[in-house]
Amino acid sequence: MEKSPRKPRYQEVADYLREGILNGTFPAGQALPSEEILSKEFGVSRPTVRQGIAELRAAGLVEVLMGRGMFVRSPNARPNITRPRGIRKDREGRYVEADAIQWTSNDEPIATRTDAPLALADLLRIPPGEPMFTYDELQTAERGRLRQSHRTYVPFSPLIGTPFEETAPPPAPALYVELERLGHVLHWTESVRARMPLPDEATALRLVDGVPFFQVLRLTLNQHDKPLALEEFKIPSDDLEITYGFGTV
Amino acid sequence: MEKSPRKPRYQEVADYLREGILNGTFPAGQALPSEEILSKEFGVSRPTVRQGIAELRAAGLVEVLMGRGMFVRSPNARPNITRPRGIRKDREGRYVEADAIQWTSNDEPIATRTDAPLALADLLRIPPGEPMFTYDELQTAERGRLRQSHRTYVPFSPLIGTPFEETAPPPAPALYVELERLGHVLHWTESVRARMPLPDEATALRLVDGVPFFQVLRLTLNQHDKPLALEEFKIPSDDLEITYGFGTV
DNA sequence: AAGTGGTCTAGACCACAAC
DNA sequence: TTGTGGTCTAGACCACTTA
Repeated sequence: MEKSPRKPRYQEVADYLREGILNGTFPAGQALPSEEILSKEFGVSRPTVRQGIAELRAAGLVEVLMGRGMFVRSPNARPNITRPRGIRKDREGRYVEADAIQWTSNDEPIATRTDAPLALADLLRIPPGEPMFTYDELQTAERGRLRQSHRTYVPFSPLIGTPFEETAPPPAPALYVELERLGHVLHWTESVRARMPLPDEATALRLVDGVPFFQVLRLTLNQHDKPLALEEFKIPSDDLEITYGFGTV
Repeated sequence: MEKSPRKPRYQEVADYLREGILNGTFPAGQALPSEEILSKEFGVSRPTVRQGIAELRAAGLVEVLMGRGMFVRSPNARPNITRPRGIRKDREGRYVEADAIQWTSNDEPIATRTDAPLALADLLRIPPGEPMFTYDELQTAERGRLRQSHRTYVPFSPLIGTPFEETAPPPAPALYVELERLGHVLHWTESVRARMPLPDEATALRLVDGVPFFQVLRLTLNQHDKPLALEEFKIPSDDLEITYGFGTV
């Protein structure tokens, strides 16, 4: 037994708190002992306690509020919000998101013209540097409780010979109707990544420490599998899941 | 200018490194200055430098190797691995994963019998506590470079009156053929979460600091939308994306 | 005013990896 | 042996929140 002073002291603190959180001793939302109390309790210095706490923050298990204390964050149970991914058509023939969330944009989306960077040009199968219409929106719903960033990229070449040579096309999903009017039959593919945010992404999406986000790239294709548009969603994965359905391919 | 609330010293260190990483001054894989050098360079103590570094580790921007140094981790570009999610049928009528990865299981999967916890019972629409067959596999591919954990849950009630009352059914995807033989027409839904790992998950999946993982729940349903089985995948999101396709619903 | 977390120092000693 | 990161102390002072 005396052969096991292997575990660092800050680990003891982290383990104590984590186990309490996972086994329900410290239920979600509960305030945890202050750093000073833990410091005395475990007989270690405050920096050592803080190192243990840093581990739980990075794991998204606790949220620390300046001047208030440290609180249990996640029940680690099933998420409360389920967002089906997909496109539906409503009765009026408009395309709407399958999750039926009513987003409001913070800033009115304005079409800007940018040149396609390599990574996007590759996905859209256009030459790098080809001009694109770009819309950038920070969307919120439920009084700011939900938020996501949404970008629409429309490359120029599929619009040649259409009315949208002159006037910018609308952002998605209104864009889809217009593409349909031009004779395209649409389908989509989505690729999903998850990663930790950079500081500006954490601020924009209001992510707390230890919460990753989904970066979803949705490619709009026509019946000949030609890419027509690209959207990027950045969705906090906090207490949220996204769903897809499929049959045998 | 002088009224700006002073940025913490550890933030200066973190910003310096992060900007160098993002703008290409420190390309992926490169060794970054040692803690002692940074400490002298910025005129701060080593704990302060370490606090800045901790921020980059939690963000998954650097990987620190004990005794060797700190290295740039992610170009933050497009992922190198794309895993299409879905089920295909091959020429022999077997079901195979759409990503066509040849997994090998570390331990031979053994059917154990467990009782359904509340969260799973809810998804499978069975009473909590109903017995289930459970398979647990830690799968690897490409000489251990890829790994994922895979669990199959088969509740007992859909098996009543079938040969699998006596002998355990196989784990997915072999399970699908057996369900089809029993007269079911299969389709699936997947729900995707992303979160930071607990210590044991980080160990099993070999996740480095700052890398989240996908927790995918795949529900197998028949033509009457009756749930027949549930699978759980835990997939590192390191340098990897998963993809789905859909038309208009 | 009291309690909380945030920043920071100037060291010390240890464990590990590479030469 | 040298250089790297890992652990830890015993304080100090500051900023924020609540009462």
